[in-house]
Amino acid sequence: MTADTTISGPSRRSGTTAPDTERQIFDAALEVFSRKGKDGARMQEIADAAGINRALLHYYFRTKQQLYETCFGHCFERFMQTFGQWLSDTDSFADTLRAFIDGYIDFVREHRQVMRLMLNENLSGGTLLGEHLEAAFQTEGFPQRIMEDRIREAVARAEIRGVDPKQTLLTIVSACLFFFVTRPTVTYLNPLAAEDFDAFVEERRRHIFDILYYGLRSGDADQSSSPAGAGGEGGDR
Amino acid sequence: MTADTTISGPSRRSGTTAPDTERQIFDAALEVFSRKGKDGARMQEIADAAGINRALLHYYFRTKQQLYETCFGHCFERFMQTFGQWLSDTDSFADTLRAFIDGYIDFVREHRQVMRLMLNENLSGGTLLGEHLEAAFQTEGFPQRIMEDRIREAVARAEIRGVDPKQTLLTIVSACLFFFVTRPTVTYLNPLAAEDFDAFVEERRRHIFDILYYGLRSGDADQSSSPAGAGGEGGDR
DNA sequence: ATCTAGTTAAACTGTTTGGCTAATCCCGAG
DNA sequence: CTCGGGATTAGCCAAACAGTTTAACTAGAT
Repeated sequence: MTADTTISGPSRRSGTTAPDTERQIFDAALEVFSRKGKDGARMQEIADAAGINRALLHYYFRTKQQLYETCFGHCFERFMQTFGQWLSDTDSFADTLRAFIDGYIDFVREHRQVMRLMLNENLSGGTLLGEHLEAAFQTEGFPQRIMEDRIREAVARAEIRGVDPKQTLLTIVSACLFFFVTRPTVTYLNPLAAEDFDAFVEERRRHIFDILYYGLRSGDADQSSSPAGAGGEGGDR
Repeated sequence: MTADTTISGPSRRSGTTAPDTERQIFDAALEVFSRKGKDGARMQEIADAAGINRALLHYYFRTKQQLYETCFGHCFERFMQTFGQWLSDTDSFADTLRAFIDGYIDFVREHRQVMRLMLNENLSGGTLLGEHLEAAFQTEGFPQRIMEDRIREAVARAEIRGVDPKQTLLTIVSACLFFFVTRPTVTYLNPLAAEDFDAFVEERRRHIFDILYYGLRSGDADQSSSPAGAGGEGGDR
């Protein structure tokens, strides 16, 4: 990647059992940056969250900018690397779709901060995102293309309708991510999400697969063949 | 609403043709707040954007906090009020769906700042959003329910499959908004979006309607009856 | 004892906010 | 026309605060 993405610092002690301060800082910074954004985050708050002195932040990461860029770089890589690996060797498009949805939702659920950081960067319109994407583009197995290719293949095999793979991929990702992004709003508008978010996520997972499966299957598909585990009788209520 | 949402200030001149400074400030603040976030925004920058002196900001809106809350309050109201009004008197669910998608996309395209402000508020996890939503909940014709009700009715009439209206609404909204939110990323990943975003939006519009129409129609629907204007041969490529 | 990485408290520097004042502009009323 | 008053400006100030730096302290290793 373009930026320095390795967590490097003065702490390269031989075999010491030191509490990995650098990691503590990184985690704390990620947490605070994702919640408050780059500008809203205070070095003091990060230091507090890491349980260390403010000056130590500068000892490990010279400046706030550098700390932020390190955070973002790691998030970006983690995001990219994780992206395609759920799709290993499934065969039918229905299986691929389900694996993709599950993988995406699981990832975001576990790495909420990563997503929020990416979101913040998208909103703030800085150059960081662009640089990283530009670099990722050069990569051989650019992960975003995997699902897109699967869609394209399924279209070619007439397994699904002749949709635009890029648009379709965007729709799937939208459906999987948006409700995490707007969780506060969703929570206010949806009783289930408010009282049991995990249950809501499961319901959402089923719904997304269901609506996309029906939305994508080829026109001459057998109506009664709901794919295994589609949620029962074909509805998602 | 809870907060003071009327743009009030010292400028209550009788019939003067004065340049509505308050409005200028408001627009500038909205622009800057949406681009930089509440914390990233500088009062000086807002003043510059409005083409006025910084002291005048404090003259009209005492503090930054107050200016921000006013901005957010107005955005929230505008968003809520606009929400349901595209659905006036269409009949078939397909028409309703199309009108909703078109209305939503048009609104967000014209009021990008509004959306970004709402997004920022969602991310930052402040109390503002909650307060406003709480208040809006009490409102008689809570606009978000309109589309939800249309979906519910269509399900009851068996015009569409037995989907969960809340989930379905969320999916529609996701599909319409998410690509605006992540526009920088989408632009990098999609050549069409990069060179002609408007064309991309039109394509997206068709795709969303198409995939949702097929995803929602009831299982026994006539396969060949693609609704008027669905984009031709049923695909969206 | 000395060296070094890790850590800290305190100081330094620049910026931002909020507030204030005095001067000016501009319009409409008298 | 002049006057008055709201609108607006430049400019200043103090307090707060954030980011950064410095110098000193600690504890374990050599």
